[in-house]
Amino acid sequence: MEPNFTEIAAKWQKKWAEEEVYKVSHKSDKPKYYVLDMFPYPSGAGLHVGHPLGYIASDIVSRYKRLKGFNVLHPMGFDAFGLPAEQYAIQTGRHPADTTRENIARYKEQLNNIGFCYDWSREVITSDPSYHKWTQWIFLNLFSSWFNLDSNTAEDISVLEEKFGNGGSAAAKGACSEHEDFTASQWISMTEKEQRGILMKYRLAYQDYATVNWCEALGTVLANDEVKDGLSERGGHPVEKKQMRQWFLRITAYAERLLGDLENLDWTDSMKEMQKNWIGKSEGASLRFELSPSNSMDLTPDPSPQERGGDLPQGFSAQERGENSSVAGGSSLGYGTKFHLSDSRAWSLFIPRAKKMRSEMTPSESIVWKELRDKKIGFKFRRQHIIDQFIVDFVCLSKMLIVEIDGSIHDSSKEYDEGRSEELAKLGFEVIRFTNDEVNNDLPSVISKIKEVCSNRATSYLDDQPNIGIVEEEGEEYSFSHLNERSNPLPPNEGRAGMGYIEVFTTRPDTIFGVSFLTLAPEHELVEKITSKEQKEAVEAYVQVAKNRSERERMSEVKRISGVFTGAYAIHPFSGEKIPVWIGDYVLAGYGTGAVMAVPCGDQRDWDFAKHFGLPIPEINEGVDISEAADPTKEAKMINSDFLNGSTGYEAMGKAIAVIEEKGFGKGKVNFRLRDAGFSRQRYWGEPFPIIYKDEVAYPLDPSELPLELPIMEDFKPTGKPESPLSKANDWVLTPKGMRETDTMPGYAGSSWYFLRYMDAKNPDSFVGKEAESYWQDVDLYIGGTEHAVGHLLYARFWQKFLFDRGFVSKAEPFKKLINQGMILGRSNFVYRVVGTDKYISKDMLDAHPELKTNTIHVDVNIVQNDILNTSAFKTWRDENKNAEFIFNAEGNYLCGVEVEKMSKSKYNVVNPDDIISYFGADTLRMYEMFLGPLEQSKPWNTNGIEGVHRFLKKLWNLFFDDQGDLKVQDSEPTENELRTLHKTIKKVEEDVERFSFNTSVSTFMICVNELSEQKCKNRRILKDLLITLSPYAPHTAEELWHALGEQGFVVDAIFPKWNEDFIKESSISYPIAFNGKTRFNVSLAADMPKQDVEATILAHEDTIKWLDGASPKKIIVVPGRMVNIVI
RNA sequence: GCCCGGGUGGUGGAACUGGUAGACACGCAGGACUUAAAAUCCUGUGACCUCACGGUCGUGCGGGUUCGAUUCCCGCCCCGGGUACCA
Repeated sequence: MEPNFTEIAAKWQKKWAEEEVYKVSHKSDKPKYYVLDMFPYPSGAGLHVGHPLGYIASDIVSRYKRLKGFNVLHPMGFDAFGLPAEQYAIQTGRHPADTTRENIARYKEQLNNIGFCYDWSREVITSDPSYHKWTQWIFLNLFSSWFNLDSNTAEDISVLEEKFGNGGSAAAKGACSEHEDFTASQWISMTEKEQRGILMKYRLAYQDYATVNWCEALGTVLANDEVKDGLSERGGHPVEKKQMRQWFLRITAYAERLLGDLENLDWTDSMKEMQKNWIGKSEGASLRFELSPSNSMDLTPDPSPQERGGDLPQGFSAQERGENSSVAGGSSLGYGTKFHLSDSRAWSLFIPRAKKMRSEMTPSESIVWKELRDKKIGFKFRRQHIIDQFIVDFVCLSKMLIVEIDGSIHDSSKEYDEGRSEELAKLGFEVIRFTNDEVNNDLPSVISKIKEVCSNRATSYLDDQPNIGIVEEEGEEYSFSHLNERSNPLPPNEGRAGMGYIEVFTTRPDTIFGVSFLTLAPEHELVEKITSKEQKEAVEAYVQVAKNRSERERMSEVKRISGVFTGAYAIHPFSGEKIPVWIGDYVLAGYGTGAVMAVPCGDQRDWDFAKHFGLPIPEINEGVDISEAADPTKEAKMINSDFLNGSTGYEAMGKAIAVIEEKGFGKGKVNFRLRDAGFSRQRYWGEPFPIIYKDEVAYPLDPSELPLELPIMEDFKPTGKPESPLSKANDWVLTPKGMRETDTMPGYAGSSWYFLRYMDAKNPDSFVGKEAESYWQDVDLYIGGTEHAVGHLLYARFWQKFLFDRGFVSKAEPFKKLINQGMILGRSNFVYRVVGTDKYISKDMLDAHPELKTNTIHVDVNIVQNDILNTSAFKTWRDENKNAEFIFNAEGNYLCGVEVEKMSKSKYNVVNPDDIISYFGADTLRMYEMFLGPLEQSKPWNTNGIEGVHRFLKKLWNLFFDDQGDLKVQDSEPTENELRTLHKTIKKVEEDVERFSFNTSVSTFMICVNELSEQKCKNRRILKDLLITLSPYAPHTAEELWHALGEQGFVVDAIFPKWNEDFIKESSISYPIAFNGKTRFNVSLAADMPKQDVEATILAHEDTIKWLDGASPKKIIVVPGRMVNIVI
């Protein structure tokens, strides 16, 4: 009788869920084992057959470890914030919260169909406020932390503030952005704003201007890996570089630890290698080359910000262009403008609103305004004026008096009004309020009251301001984002080069005497200053070309050597010789100092450059031929190198650095390729930053104010400007305390710590409870794709280390062992339509008639079996096929073409796990995915072999039930053969799971069932142990048969059987007998026969005598239990 | 270019520390059962030579180490992944 595997699976999945079989707790005496999958991003397309591969493997390990007595944490959740969800939502015209919820429901259903043992009570959804609350909380901690380079750990920022107060900037060595030095007394006399400006340069979550990839079409900034060849990965839109104020995470502070700790991780070498390369540590020295005094240098200082800002958008006042730090007298506001009583962010945001309100005044407002306008009562009033974060109804600036008509702005509550008055009072304003009724019923007394208060107020805000200007802001379109954007980017090397010298970084300080020129990046800030009059034109032209060449052009262009002489010379620190300074675009502005000392004999790029421009190539290595190419050897003895002569490069390295440092020409230095991680996205669908700006200073929210939820917006489309969609949500952005940050966090924010949340997913008081964290600690096995090698896996390690430093977690590394599952590729099928007809020709017939012109068309793989097309299904598949005719092959079949491609809808090669499950059942899918090949290997999905696995499960079933469907299992003593089969299976499966070789254990099960079938095994004890062993792979079938045997409880709670060597031992072994390494025949001998006896027996064997053919053996090699080799 | 993987029948793959290459499965061929088909079961299935017994060759290519190499070493070719003027 045929079992219904689909029904069986559904039955037990329901039961498991009802009985919460997979729910686990940290309150356990058992040892823990944490198995983690990289949680999916729930896209609209649902799961295809490639997705569950890793999940099945981790599920097998989880179930196996549980049988082995571990308390196994195996959770699942969803990475739900990010651009794809936002894009999908925009496309479908729906809200990302809705589409995300639906996609998650669909994913969950699909995952549950496969029968995973997830503890769903620990489900984590990164977009859920109860989760992102803690993502924001971690951000706040990053914000309020700095990295102490002396202790090599993160510490609270207050520690740094104290150090500054005691000893100025010299008192603390912290990982920071560049800034001027200051003393303790300077620190103390700084304003809060200035202090916070300095602190920002130390925070682990900090703001800075940076070049970002701005994509006009997507209306967002993209990560480097979202940009391919100068185009966006999604949609292929052009991407341009822009300078924007962005949030960053100071991952570079951890570069050394991220690199060093890789060593002890059980990850594949390739994975570690990728991270190593990404971190890109290089050791060497930074060196100063003084500029030759003969250079015609213009040493005037940098243009001031105002001058630089000359091309800011029209409509910006001078104040907004960079002078807003000057403090206006008499006001605690400190905005320093005549009537701009808010910071420029608020101002620009409010202006359109205020204007709108001016044109739409309420009747009572209009009445009052008529009486107040044009100094009618002797004082200048302004209407709907912006003060700090508020738009007030009427204000007299000279008296700092505000008049508000309640209920006229919006339906504000009493508390709101009071809060507002309070905030304004702090700024020195008095607020008087009138109700609509007062205005309507007794206008004269309202006006006289205003007049009276005005006269009595002594405060005169504008007394100190001689240039009172009455200017109405009309026709000005302010955009808040422009303030975030730096229109005239500073050179990337700002501050790195001094006035009279060029600083270079080199990994080969030993080759210092081989320097024959310096090369600067075209963007290097000194270029302009050092260029001679004669070279000016050429240099400017070159710089212009280099600037205009986009990343894309640089990539696609065949490498060519280009550069130009600046006309300037530097002085070689040792020889004192004049060295020409060139610029060339092979030098990158963003790495090192943006300048290199060129050693053409040792560096191929320098060599090429020197050859191309006829620059000297001094020899510094004895006996090394550099006529054709550079030779980077460190082995040769050095010549022409002064004090380094006679040393090898290896020896010279240390010597050179020592002397360089001694003479003060530079110092030993380590450089990393790793950059700080950009943490700002101009998107809607991400975690909002818990940050409020006041006077352009970023202040963190109090943790008690978390979660800061996204405002519900109808229109979250990109603004088309480099500003976040959130900037459109005025009511959300404006708070009594200040204005919210409108950027959101990137996709990797939530995924950088989700593995911690699973430990204690529902904890409302902490991101993870101490008790739960100290029990689960870290991930024992992490399974996921290699695509996250340098993104997620690096960020997660960084966050873990930070949380470790701050004492929130107990391990410095999150993932002990990492396994990368290979990608499942699609296997596309093709049909061939003869051009101009409805005839489709079989692949093999086409091969025989290559002269036929055909169109190759993708055909749905679900109507193809073993590459044979189901022709009737093909006719109904698509309307245009209904008249299809076929040219069959000799067997009368239509054979399709095959190609391996990525799985995608458009190629009709997507196989849905649901379809497989409804036809074969979940266990067949699970076992087949494992049977396909080694987990780590990428391979095409091919449903062709699935029958074999399905057949196996039916054979297993038949061991338990006869043809009538009656249980035939008996309680008898197991035979020796049965025991041997069982125990060698247990042994092999155990070994296989431990080394993650799942494909081989599937074949082991097949061999086992084949043997037991042959042995006609009906033995209860044998079959029961087999079920336990099999249950990680085929949990539904195992559970059903487990209960059929009358066992209690669930099979997951059984104990994995122990194998016994005695049962496995064979009494006799078939020895292969080889002559000169070639096997000729086999002889069966007792397994425990000693070596000498084996030798004697074999030598006496008649076949041996025959093969020796009279010759005498030179040597006989006997490997007991293995083989015999006779050398003639 | 550099750094990692990998190359085994018609196909997916197995061979774990150097010890019978091709387990297991698909496919294919033949057979049994059936009116027939499906399902199921049995047999065969690396290539070549041979009626057969048996033999020769064979793990990308060329060398080497070894009694013995898919496995270790050297050189080369091809495929996949990562990364790229990183000084």
